[in-house]
Amino acid sequence: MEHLIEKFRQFIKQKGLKYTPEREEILREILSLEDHFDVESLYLQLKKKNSKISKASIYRTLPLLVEGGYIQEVYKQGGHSHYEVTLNKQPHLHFICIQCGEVKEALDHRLNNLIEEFERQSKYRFLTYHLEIFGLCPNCREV
Amino acid sequence: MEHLIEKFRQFIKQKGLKYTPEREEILREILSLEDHFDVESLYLQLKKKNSKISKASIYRTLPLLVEGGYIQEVYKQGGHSHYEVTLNKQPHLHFICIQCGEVKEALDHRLNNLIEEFERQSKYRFLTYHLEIFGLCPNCREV
DNA sequence: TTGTATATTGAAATTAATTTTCAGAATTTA
DNA sequence: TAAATTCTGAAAATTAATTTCAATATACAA
Ligand SMILES: [Mn+2]
Ligand SMILES: [Mn+2]
Ligand SMILES: [Zn+2]
Ligand SMILES: [Zn+2]
Repeated sequence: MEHLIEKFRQFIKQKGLKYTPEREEILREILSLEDHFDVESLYLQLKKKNSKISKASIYRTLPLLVEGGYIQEVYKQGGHSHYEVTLNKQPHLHFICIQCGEVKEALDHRLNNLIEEFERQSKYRFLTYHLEIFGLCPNCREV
Repeated sequence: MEHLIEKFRQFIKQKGLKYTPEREEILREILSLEDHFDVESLYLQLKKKNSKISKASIYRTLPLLVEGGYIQEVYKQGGHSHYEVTLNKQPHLHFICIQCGEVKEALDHRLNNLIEEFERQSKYRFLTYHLEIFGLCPNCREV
């Protein structure tokens, strides 16, 4: 945990930016989250801990965390972006219920193998992928 | 082509909605497009042909066309949605260059097979999927 | 046809996520 | 310290998408 914070500090400095308590606080909070999150939930979570961090700072920090490889934007829902911590996590797919909004993750190595093979067969450089499957969850399908 | 229009008319009526020239005009224009499109490009395209259709009507018609299976929202870029005609098209992946924004399609039956297998192994009902691969296109990777 | 109920239209107003502006505060380096 | 630069929160601005509204068009039965 602390070494991730330290690496973030180095990342920020190396970009010629200033290392601020706000940036560190946002990273710490995100690393403590288990689930997907969005700006609103992160903001409320911080507020609950009496943090005075503004949404503007959150909006300004998230792209840095994406660039540093800490988080990824994984899907849009309800008109806004949702993120997740990507450290120690393999690329995976998201199933999204179009009825109730439930989001479920699944990991399958065959998918990752296939995508790696796509890359080898192409002239592109693959950095990341999003696979979103839309449909009905077990609850919603029985209507 | 005309039978698609007719099927759309039936679809609209069967929903208890009214069949209007605006709705038909939007569908005709979309069916004539070869590429992905967004609201702005569709609006300008219609305007070029002296159509007086408003953006509001486009925004109102696109969800009907999605519901009817004519189009799909395929990705967000530049903060807004992009669509494509899905008739006579198999599900496919999109490669998006994070540098220049180029979007390229690819079709691979192994991917579709794999996703069908995911569905069989799950308790979910899969309706559609989006696979977006982000990276660098051949031009942009050589820097 | 004609009349009536209902849905649709374009334009303008509204909403909501995200970005930008700005002046004061904090960080960095010397 | 002191100076240079970046960052902050709050408010304003931007922009995709949605909603409102009054006028118009559609559908369908008489
Ligand atoms: Mn996930
Ligand atoms: Mn496509
Ligand atoms: Zn559900
Ligand atoms: Zn490119």
